[in-house]
Amino acid sequence: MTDIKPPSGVLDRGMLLLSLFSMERKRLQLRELAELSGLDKATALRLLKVLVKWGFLEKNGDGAYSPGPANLRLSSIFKATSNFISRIEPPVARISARVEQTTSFFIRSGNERTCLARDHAYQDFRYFIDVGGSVSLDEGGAAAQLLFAYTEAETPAYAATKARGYYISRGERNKHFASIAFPLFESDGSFLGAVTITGMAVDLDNETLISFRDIAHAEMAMAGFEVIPDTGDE
Amino acid sequence: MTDIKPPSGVLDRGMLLLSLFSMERKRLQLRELAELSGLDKATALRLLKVLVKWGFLEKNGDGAYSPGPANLRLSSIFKATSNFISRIEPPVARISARVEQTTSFFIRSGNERTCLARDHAYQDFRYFIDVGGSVSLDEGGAAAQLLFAYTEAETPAYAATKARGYYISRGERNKHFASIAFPLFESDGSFLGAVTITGMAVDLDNETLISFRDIAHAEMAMAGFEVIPDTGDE
DNA sequence: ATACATGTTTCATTCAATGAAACAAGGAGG
DNA sequence: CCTCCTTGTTTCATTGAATGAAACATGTAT
Repeated sequence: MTDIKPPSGVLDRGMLLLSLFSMERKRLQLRELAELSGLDKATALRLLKVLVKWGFLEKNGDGAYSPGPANLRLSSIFKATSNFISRIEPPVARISARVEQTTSFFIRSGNERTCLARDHAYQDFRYFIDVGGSVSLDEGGAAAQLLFAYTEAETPAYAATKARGYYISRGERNKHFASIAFPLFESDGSFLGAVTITGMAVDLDNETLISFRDIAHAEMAMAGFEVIPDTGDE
Repeated sequence: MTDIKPPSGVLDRGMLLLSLFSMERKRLQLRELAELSGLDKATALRLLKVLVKWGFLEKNGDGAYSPGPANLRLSSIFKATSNFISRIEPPVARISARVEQTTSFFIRSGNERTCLARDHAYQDFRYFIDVGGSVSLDEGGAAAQLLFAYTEAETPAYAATKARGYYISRGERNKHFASIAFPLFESDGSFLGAVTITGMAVDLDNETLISFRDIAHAEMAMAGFEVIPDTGDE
């Protein structure tokens, strides 16, 4: 089952090890890390020692590894750097409260989308990735389609999404859910990412989703963001 | 000024680059990173590309690097893993409310101390590092002295601190502030880190600080922590 | 137009990374 | 109690990935 090809660079391998951790896999032992990464036990062990030394991982009493406090440190710097996060959190929370559905904000980083802010209206389901979590854009979903439309070369489909101003997905990632995603722009018109409202498909027909988008538009505008591109405005 | 000796391992060097960022140095450009780390420009550049690729750094429009969203991801896993943080936050907040001063909890990681929890009684001053932030232990302060006492080889001074059970600093890091730090232990007696109460020096004579420590002791004990080592008890 | 600072690419050399294997340390089960 | 199996750790000869000096590119200030 070790048919994975590990990256060639040492630093790449180290980052790969870090990236193996997720909310579903919070604690991993040497054997698992070696298997998942495709690295030799000895190699993984040496890399892990370095990561522990710098506090990016910590070794628990039972020998399992888990993310360490250094991540907290860098995360707080990241948050401070992107004053953006503190700006986006309040409107996301208000939208979530008003539409009583889960509201999220995603950016594209590489070929993944990363959740920078999220507010759960209901805590019921664990389907959602947490803040900071990423999923491949290839897995689809409303947010993925929207991020593609605004960050890939123009195609007829993408142009249609941009003209429409939103993208609705039903059961694309999970058959029970429906989502509407719309773009968010900085006040200077630059594209930021995708706001997504997600809930149970049975509760949300398209008309309802579009009305939610209008509510979200209003909240985001109040928070100083643009919800339609600056071009052609007026 | 490039008399720094970079670590030998590639992964070490990469982690070094990450560790150069701080709340005071949120954004660094290639030249600075190369100088601070002692690495060759070309070497640093290659490492940085890898770190950017994995989202641990991001390259801003002006070419400067800053921590990226991957840190957010791992940080959220770290928080979820260390149930510890959720345990320490409530008593820290209560202490802060009762003594009406800023209360923090620090752990030692490497030669720095990292703030894992903090509650500002007053929002007035921006002197304090944020949660997740680190400062070198060599910069001193009550927390640093206490962490040294419990994690370094025993010296007469450290033994005295441990016997006393607290450390008071006045103007050690900033002349206007005074702090009292005391150790925190897990219920099994293992050392965790330093609780610190900090405020304006003019408001806080030693007697007051010691009374604050008693209040903090009580709150921490109620939260299930030990405030005196298990050894020699009863 | 020139000088300077910073970032990027190239390439021959070398040293750090590698992984197989041996070793150590439990735990499970007969 | 002994044996087998799993997991973690150390060792060491071999190799290839990392290195850094230098050339090159780009941009900015003078």
